[in-house]
Amino acid sequence: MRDAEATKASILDAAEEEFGRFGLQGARTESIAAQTGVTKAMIHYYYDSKERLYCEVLRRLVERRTRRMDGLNLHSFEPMDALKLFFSDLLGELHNRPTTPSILLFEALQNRGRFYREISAASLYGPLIETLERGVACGQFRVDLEPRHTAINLMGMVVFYICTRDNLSSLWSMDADLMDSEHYRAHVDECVTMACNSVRRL
Amino acid sequence: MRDAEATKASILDAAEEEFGRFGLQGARTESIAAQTGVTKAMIHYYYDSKERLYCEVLRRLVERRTRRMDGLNLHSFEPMDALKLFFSDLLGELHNRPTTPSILLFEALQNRGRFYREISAASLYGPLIETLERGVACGQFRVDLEPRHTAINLMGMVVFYICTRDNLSSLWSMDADLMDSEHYRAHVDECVTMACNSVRRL
DNA sequence: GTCTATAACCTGATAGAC
DNA sequence: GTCTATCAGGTTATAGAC
Repeated sequence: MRDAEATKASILDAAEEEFGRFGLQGARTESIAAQTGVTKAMIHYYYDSKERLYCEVLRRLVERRTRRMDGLNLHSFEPMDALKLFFSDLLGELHNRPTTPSILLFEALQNRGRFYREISAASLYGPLIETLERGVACGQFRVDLEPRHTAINLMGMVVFYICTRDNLSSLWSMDADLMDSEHYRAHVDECVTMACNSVRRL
Repeated sequence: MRDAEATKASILDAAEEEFGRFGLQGARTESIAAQTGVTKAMIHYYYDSKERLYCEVLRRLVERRTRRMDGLNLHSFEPMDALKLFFSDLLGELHNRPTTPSILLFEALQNRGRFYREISAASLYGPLIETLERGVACGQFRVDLEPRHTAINLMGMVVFYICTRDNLSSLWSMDADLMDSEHYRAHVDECVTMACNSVRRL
């Protein structure tokens, strides 16, 4: 390839895929290299160690998501509309990058959130929590709603389907693909409906 | 120890803990043995291979959960009451065994649900799906509710908090324990409220 | 039934040629 | 900037003594 930036980026992309399948522990530098078309040695040349490469993947992923949320301008919408927008956008992005939540789940399970906390990734919940607080304050959402718990549970509702799809496909048919348009659209619809109903003031 | 059954059971318990932390790939037979007080050789003597031990853990876990759900007699309650009962019970059990959902998540991510499907573990969703169908049929739940999607999303709502707690503890304080009584009770309350509201007919 | 010792293999990382 | 070769450490699994 002989192009430093291209090689570096290529490794980072392959690494994201690999970490999404197996987590930091299970990922194999050999596999990452193979998928990139270069050798293991290049990973250490550009990223020093598997752990540093992992942190870089994590950092990029959080920054990408943060930037995207900022672009939504949630605060310029009514809380309920902001909520719908937030989840429509999130679900769209996750359809293109279903490994993102897997990486963060692996991080929690395998590393007990050590690197997650290092890069202050909890900021991923900021915009959603603020929207929920706003909805409670203006009387659109339930008053007994605890914003942090609700935000986490809503996120769980969205990403659990994606992360466990290979377990649950047999609920439809033995070789169903839960990420294809038909199934995924049903998931999106169900998520948005459930999200709105679960926070709405009755 | 010199007690075959005791040793066998002890290995299975330690294995469940280890697989819950690291999944099939990441688990170390050495660690399992160490926690049991016997040597690695015993694992192969009783369970042949790490993979077979893993299947045994999975099988026991599914059977335990199935038996417990059967004991609830959900069909003898009104759908909404059955739903509350189901989640109260599930959340109580998960507080004692928080590794259960972790094992199943690892299974989906690392093994693409290969062993999950082998033991037909999707039956774990049967009682919940039936309850939802019953609620729709009798008009207590939303008519546009898709039982399988809703069941999955509700499960996700419950277990995501548990599985990502080590990522998210900093939303409260740097060293908060999200499984302690105070935080967990808030999670249970929020889950039950959200579950009911998200399925109720408006 | 349980242990020790070891075989056979795999993985992350480094050294050095090109 | 990229590759080949190799080291050092760690892992599953087995053989054989007690």
